[in-house]
Amino acid sequence: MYLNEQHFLESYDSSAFPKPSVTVDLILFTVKENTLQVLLTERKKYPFIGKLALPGVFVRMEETLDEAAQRALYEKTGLHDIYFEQLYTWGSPERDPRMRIISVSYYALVPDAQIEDSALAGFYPVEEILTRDDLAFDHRDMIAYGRERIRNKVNYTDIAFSLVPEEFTLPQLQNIYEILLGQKLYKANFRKKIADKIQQTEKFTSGTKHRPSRFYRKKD
Amino acid sequence: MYLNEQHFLESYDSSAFPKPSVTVDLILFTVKENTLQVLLTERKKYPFIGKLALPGVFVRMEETLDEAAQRALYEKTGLHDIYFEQLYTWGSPERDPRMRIISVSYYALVPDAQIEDSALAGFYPVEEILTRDDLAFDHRDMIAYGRERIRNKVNYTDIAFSLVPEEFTLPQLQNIYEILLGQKLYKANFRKKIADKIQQTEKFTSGTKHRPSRFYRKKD
DNA sequence: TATGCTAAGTAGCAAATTGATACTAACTGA
DNA sequence: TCAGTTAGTATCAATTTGCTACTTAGCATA
Repeated sequence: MYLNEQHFLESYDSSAFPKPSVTVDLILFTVKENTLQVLLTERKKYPFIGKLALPGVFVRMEETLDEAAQRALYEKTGLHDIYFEQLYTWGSPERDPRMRIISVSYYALVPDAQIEDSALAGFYPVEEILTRDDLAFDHRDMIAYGRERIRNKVNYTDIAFSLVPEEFTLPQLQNIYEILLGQKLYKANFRKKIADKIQQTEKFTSGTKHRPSRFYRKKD
Repeated sequence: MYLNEQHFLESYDSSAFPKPSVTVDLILFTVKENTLQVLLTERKKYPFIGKLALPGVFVRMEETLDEAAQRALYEKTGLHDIYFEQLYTWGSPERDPRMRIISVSYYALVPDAQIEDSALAGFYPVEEILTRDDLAFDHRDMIAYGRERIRNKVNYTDIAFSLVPEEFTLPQLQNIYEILLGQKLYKANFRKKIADKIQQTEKFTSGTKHRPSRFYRKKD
């Protein structure tokens, strides 16, 4: 049939079958005003014109999926070098009315301070967004699944540190854990548990009308 | 630009950009002969002819990704109704020498008893496979990542039960946990931990030359 | 029938972790 | 100096884990 691999590759017809399009959608989370929030943009084009949607890009033929995710992040927020990770791939044939589009979702985490709302996009509380059913595509499901993944990973990884600045106080960090987990934690126990992951600095908060809080950094 | 959504959809040119192909690859794990094993087939076609590869299928335009995964499972093994779950999506532009192919990997778990090697495919010990570097495509990475996912999930889900028949003994179940985790467990502790997940039957093993072992089922 | 071999299954305790509460410390402002 | 507020520590009970040693039930052999 084929003489060898070279011959095979040269005669391969890559357009024999219809193909789906592939996009990457980005779920950028932050903690703001004591709630978990997610970055959304208002769609300017059909379909779902006027609805809120996650930022996304079509995957280019020469870039990896991670690269596409970083590109989406940079184009919409100007950020790079923040924690991000592939979440799940969504492939229902009806998820886009235009055509078959398979979307690889990524989630990313950024400390509140590092980002401001732009004209292009803004942060919305996840809790509130999940009660609505007017988001574009299946983006509501993506956000719900992303939050679930984070909630799990908080327990056996250090992702919570990605939502806090380089230098942070323990009450601040504990607050992040509580918001991600959706429950209060005991101060003393919390501190025992993260004790080996942090190193103290000699800086303290100031200007509060109560005892100042020490700043820490992540160890390693 | 467009009068309305209807107009937009009718005039949409879905072939404006080049598109990647999308496949689903299936990592079917079982525990056999006290090792974790994975189903592989020998490739009959270029590229990687003669090499071992995971079973996979091209995603059809009208099926979901889960459906494609189930189809791959059924076509290669005749199985359905076993535990399976999406793992990760692999999208390096060079992962297939023919063309851009993005692969959504799934892993599935099946009890040893339910399956036999066929002419099409056979089980290979994961440990051994991971030392080799002659698998097709990036399938070695997929297997390694799948094993890692399982190793994590054993601790906070009940996936281990998917590798054991409906009725099982506790030494049998413990053995599955030990193989997935890669370490010995204490009998007494193991039993305390799973006590609320199982219900006993009145059946016992027989024909052993030592004390018989009681059969259990998963609760709920 | 008795003794030993083997793996199943149970009892029990020490060590470590978690859950929970109460305390002390440091700042502001009246 | 005292009240209000949040940071941070001490302490102890309850639970879970790590570990060892025991008892039980089958078979084989002597």
